[in-house]
Amino acid sequence: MENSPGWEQKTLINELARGKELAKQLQNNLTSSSHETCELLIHNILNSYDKALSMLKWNGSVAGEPELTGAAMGITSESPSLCGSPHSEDSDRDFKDHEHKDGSRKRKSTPRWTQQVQVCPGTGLEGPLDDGYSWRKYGQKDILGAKYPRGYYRCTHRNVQGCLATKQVQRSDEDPTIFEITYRGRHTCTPQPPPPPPPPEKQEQPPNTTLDNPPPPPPQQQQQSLETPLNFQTGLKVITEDLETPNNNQTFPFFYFPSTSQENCNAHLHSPSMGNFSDPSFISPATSGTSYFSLSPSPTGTGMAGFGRNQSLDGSDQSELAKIVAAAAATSSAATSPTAGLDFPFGSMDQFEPSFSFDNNPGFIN
DNA sequence: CTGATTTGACCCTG
DNA sequence: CAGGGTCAAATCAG
Repeated sequence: MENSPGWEQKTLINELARGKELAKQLQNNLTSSSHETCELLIHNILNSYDKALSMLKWNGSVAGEPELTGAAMGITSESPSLCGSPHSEDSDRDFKDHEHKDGSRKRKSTPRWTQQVQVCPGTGLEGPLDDGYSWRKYGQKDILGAKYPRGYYRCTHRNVQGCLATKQVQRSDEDPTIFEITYRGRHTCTPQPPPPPPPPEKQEQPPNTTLDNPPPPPPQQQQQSLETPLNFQTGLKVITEDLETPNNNQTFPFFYFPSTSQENCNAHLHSPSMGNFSDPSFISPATSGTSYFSLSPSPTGTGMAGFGRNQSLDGSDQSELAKIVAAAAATSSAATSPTAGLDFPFGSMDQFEPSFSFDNNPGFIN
């Protein structure tokens, strides 16, 4: 994609200015206006920043992911192996080799972001293992130096929709309760369980408003899947590492998590970071990945209520935990899970601290 | 029966 | 060359 600096800068300034303006309004509204209004404003603010960051990102890391962009825009044209031709998979390796060269096996250029989640044994929540997308495990491997094997998952819709999203789940050997989830690729598919319709219950905000403007949405404009009403209040930390875009450094101001977490779980994050990232796109990853950004404070349902209970998974129950995690991790496939379509492995996001940090630009994925 | 998981081999990247 | 990532046949589960 081309970007004309001049034009972009202008727009960029515009967006930032707009954000500022909106923030002011919000400030005023905080004391006087309704909750809804405030949320709306927040939404818009986020949008503005989002756009601005996108632009910055484009400027800063354009070179990095050619293929990503393409994919982001239309999965279809590229990725021969994914789209529709399942057979390409089982054919000879020779063929695959070619394909691989073209992209599917590139490791290096795929942007990725890592999330570290700590599951609280006591509270029983397993992290971000489930994000509303369906993951299918396609491999597991022992990693040198790591105590626990790493699980490899990819989007269930890979063949059907050509969704290239994949994720790796690795348990920290230092702290078994911590899982490091690395996402790669962005979902180009639609999350299956369409977020539960408007909660019958009363939510403080008009459902449509919120959902309609996905604030954090995709880095690229496509993929409205973000509207997933999942809410996050999690405090997962997301580390995005884009090994190839060493130049932007920003922090996302716009992710503010209202959490009121007071519990004991924190997601930890260490960032190896390369020190750069910038971009809203991370959101998508996050979203797709496990961190839910949403304004709504309460889950659709309480589906997760069931999780946070009292299951004591403590040291001894690690295997149990592992199972749960694994299941959750991979599964959302259980779209039909108990949680009514939205499985949220998190017992309650409240238990996470609202800390989120992003590094690097995940770019977008393929 | 269908779809997901497991697992060992293969291939690629560093 | 070693280690990591992916494939795909076999197996398991719903």
